Amino acid sequence: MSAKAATAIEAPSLAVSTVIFTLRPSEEGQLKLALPLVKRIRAPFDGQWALPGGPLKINEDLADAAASKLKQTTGLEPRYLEQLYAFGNLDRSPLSKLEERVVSIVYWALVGTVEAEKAIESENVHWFWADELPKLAFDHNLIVQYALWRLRNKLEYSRLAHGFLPETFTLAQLREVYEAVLNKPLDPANFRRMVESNGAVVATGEYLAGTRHRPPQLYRYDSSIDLTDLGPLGEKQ
Amino acid sequence: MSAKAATAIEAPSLAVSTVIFTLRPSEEGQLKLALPLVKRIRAPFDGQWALPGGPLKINEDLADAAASKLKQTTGLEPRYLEQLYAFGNLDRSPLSKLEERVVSIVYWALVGTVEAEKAIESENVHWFWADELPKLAFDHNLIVQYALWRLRNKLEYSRLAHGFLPETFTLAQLREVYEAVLNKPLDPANFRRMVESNGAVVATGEYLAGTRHRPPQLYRYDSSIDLTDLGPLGEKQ
DNA sequence: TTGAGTTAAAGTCCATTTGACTATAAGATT
DNA sequence: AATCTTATAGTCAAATGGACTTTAACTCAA
Repeated sequence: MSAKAATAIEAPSLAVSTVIFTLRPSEEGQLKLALPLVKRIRAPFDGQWALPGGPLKINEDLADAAASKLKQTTGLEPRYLEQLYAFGNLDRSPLSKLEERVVSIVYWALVGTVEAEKAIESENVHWFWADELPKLAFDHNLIVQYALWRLRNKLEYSRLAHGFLPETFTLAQLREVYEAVLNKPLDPANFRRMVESNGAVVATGEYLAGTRHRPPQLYRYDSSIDLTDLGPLGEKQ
Repeated sequence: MSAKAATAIEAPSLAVSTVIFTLRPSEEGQLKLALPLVKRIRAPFDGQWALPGGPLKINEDLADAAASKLKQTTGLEPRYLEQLYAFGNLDRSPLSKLEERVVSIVYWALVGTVEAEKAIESENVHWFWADELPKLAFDHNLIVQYALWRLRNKLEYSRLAHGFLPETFTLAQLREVYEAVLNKPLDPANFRRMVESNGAVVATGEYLAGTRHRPPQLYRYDSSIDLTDLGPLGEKQ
């Protein structure tokens, strides 16, 4: 143990950060990907925006740490949470070579569109459109880019969209989520065919009334089918 | 700085491990996935086999650390190296709650079949068949399982097979790699069609002589096409 | 009350992909 | 020369996916 204490000063330190995605209606009315950032209040990158995060506590699970940063900055619970990558380049901080070496284990999360309306926003916490980010601290622009890439890739072969939606939803709402994430329009008929053949979504038999057109049926995700696609690592690891 | 030194003792420590894959001919003659493990020589799990790894040095890049563990244990250079996952569960070591909290950032690597024949083997370093592992130390069985899952998934939409093969190779050799990794036979004609339409592999115009049948053409990977599939993270990050 | 507008939902057409299989080519071996 | 073996080309049919058409079922305005 004494040997450990002696080397600990020279050891890299560990931080956990989280890329938090939600969908919010833009000014033109359609949904767009948005994420919260926090303003740094000390060097390096003082005053610049950064991903929410902080040092990993000695007795804290990685995913728990990521979720608690999420809760701290937004007041929300994640609907989906997955490890993204461990970033540890020597040059990711301008001071790292001299002062401190930080390896960040980054998670990414989804929060529901409805819940996200109640999210905290303040002087130091601001939500940005995912495709209109300012220059961020450290390598955080790259990190967000990678998280976006992963989100878009996984959307197509998983039930990630569930993370944005309420329990029951119409196929149009589901398609809206896909269109917002993938940032391209999808053919409604073909989208329906794809979703129905996939089998992850089941009709409830109920219909949404009050629209100005034919009432759409409500669907829900089949909870017996798990498509998180972490392979041998289950939900949490 | 003094504050940091005071908290460092309470900080989780960081290790880097590597899952190293190669292909070796089995007794029956066909290729099988194999990986090297090292025997632990202290508690916990004294005497059990484990993935090669060790603490991350303060000024060492993550991927460099992984590659250097690889070199230490096998004497080889990786043909492919990619970060797998950061494992940090509180219960991954029986002592971790009391003594030390270790977060392992695990990489996975491929080494060429030809080079692997010259790999180091000793009392404390032994190569195992990937599907016949003993009970390993820590959560290393799970880690290998996940690495295998990732390898098999990526093989199909990347040029990972390149990591096992020499510069030029026949389509039968390429197919042998796929069959060994995926652990199932593939139709030679359909495999050829798939590879040719994909475009990542180009014919050299040369033929391999000395077989007891029609001489097969030699191919090489088109180096202008990069299919590492790390998205915005390039080769190394 | 009727017709126009809107989206839901089902179906058609066709090009592409993919698995299973057949046929021919080109060498070595007997 | 016949046979064996793998290389390589091609065929057929089922499944997939994009583009598009048609019909259904509601609201709203004239």
